[in-house]
Amino acid sequence: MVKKANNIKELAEKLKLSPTTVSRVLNGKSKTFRISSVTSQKVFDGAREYNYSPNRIARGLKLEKTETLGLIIPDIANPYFGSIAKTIEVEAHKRGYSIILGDSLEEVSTEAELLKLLTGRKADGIIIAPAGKKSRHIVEAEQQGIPLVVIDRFLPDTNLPYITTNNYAGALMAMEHLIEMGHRNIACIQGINGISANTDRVQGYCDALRKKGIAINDHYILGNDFGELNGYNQTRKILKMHHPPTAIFALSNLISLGILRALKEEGLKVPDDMSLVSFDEQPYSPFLACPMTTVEQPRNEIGKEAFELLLQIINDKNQENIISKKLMPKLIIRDSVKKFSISN
Amino acid sequence: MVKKANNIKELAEKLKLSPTTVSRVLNGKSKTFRISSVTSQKVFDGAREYNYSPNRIARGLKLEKTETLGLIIPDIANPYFGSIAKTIEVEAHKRGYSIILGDSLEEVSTEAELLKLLTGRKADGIIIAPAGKKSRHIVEAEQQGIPLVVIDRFLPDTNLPYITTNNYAGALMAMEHLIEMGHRNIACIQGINGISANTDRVQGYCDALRKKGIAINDHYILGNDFGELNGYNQTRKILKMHHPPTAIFALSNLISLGILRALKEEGLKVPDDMSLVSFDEQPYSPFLACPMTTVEQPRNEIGKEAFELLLQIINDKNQENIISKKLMPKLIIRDSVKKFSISN
DNA sequence: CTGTTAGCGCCTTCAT
DNA sequence: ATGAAGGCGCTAACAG
Repeated sequence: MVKKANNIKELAEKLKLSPTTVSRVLNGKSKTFRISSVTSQKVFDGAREYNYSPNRIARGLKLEKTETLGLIIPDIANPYFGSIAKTIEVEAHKRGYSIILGDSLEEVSTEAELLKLLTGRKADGIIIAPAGKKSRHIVEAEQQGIPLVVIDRFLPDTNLPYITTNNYAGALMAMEHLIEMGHRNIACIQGINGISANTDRVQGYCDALRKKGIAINDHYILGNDFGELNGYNQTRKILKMHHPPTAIFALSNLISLGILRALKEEGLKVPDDMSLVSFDEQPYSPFLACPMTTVEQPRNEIGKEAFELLLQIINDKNQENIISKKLMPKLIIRDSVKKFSISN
Repeated sequence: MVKKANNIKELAEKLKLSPTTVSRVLNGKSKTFRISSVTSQKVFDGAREYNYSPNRIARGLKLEKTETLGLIIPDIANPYFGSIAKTIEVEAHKRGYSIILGDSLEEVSTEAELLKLLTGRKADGIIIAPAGKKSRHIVEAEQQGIPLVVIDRFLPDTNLPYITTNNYAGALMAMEHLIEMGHRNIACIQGINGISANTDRVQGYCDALRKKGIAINDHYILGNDFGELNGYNQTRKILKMHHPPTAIFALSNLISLGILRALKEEGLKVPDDMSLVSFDEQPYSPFLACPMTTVEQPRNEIGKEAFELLLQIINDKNQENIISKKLMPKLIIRDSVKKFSISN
């Protein structure tokens, strides 16, 4: 059995030093306290020899900071959120922080639980992609004093700092492309009605049409969920319309998966029978039956900026230059939009 | 400003009770200590009124358990791991555990760091999908006494408990399908050579051929990484062969993405120009240019079983019925395998 | 340059 | 039926 020191006191005894000295050396304060290099070395060697690593729970209790960050995500299995989580974890790890991950299952109640849990666990800060429109529990958490950054969407009627995609601009790009290609009757299958990411995209959808003098058909804006099933159901509805659109603008990757399923069931092809542009670029987008034109959100950037922003809130006393951001997405044009030479 | 009790002592004072009593009530021990229901109610109401939630760091220090589990994953952005992580988080949350997530970036060194970090953070247990073949750091962690379960692959030469897919059976199914469809020249693009998930799949590949009396061509087994680039590079190599195979068996979802890219660059179609079966079912598998035949791993089951197993190790004193499992995958047949009526 | 002491918030033993 | 005191492992204030 390897020799083992379970705590700083044990190690100090074996080394015939005080816990204080050991603590100082291990925390890189040898210089500050002018600890002799002999002693320092002894501590380092001892720590290795006795396989000692400080108890970060005790440390957290004493220091009142845990170097732990909470991350609350509506669905970690969705690769969009998975990539963001990855970036955040990697950045955090570089800076000595650990991530406590919570999956809210797109439920506000679970989200609230998670928030409370993280408070109890004394996370130094929280990054959250809110599940719904309700923001009270989030605002309350922040008012309890825990640094907090919102991602993916922002919460209107609050001052919570956020990092999101510029969803309005993304929708505008997508729609302008569709219109340029000659489409006039374009449906929009949306996500949860009322959350900013959705509202902004729908706004972009409407404004793009307006700019080109195309009337907005209310029946063409449908759906209420970012999931696959919603994409499927709404597409079935669309296909039964008297005047079906020539194109669909899908407001999430999951929605477009549902669209593809419905289309396939009916033996319909993209783009010949239906054109399609979708939010959220995915690794498989180029390899679909019809390579898909997508709006790519800057996932890495979102993760990085959110982490940096959170760190700034945690560390800076003057909270004046806390600055929320909407990051620009990118339109990736492939083959899923059919070209009409004449207006239809 | 809302009234607030920051710790149990403050709350006890406001309630004119001792911290002991408050603690007992809040931990559901009213019965055991025969605390009057009046007092109990006062504590519950007070906790809510003063928005008190116990400091779990202090609790962890005292109790020497944190109700925290570590989860180390090679790439959380990969939806295969994302789903597993989701299941584990959700199950853990139900049972009062939180998950500290670490992404090892497929690097053994990062993995070792993460392991040490989790030990320092006094996680009650760890679930790990190892990044490589090296297992010493993992075994060491376990020998320090931290309960540990390995997923996705197992580590030979160790007794570490594991939950994995039955990779051998999965490969066998895939190959039998290919062979039944008339293929004789089948390449296998593998992942990291030497880790069990890969070895078992290659073994299945070989055994299936052997059973049917088909000679194994060593040149047909190529590659050394589960990533997209490996799939791409090996496919390019395959296409330049004098006697190229008629089918490729891809040992991961990322590898098949690379295969699709290489094929597409050459203007080759699945399955007419090349048949394909891939490990790892994905939501988009049905919607690819050619709907893909895949081996689906039981991701939810892996997550659930791994969590339950870990819990058992944490709680049970007698570690005798700790039982590792290889869970059966499922072959999902679609259109990516061309039928040959005669042997080729 | 090094050590002693006190206390972070909690739970548990012992006391009443 | 309730409380007082001690200690989990650590670090910072105070000594020297």
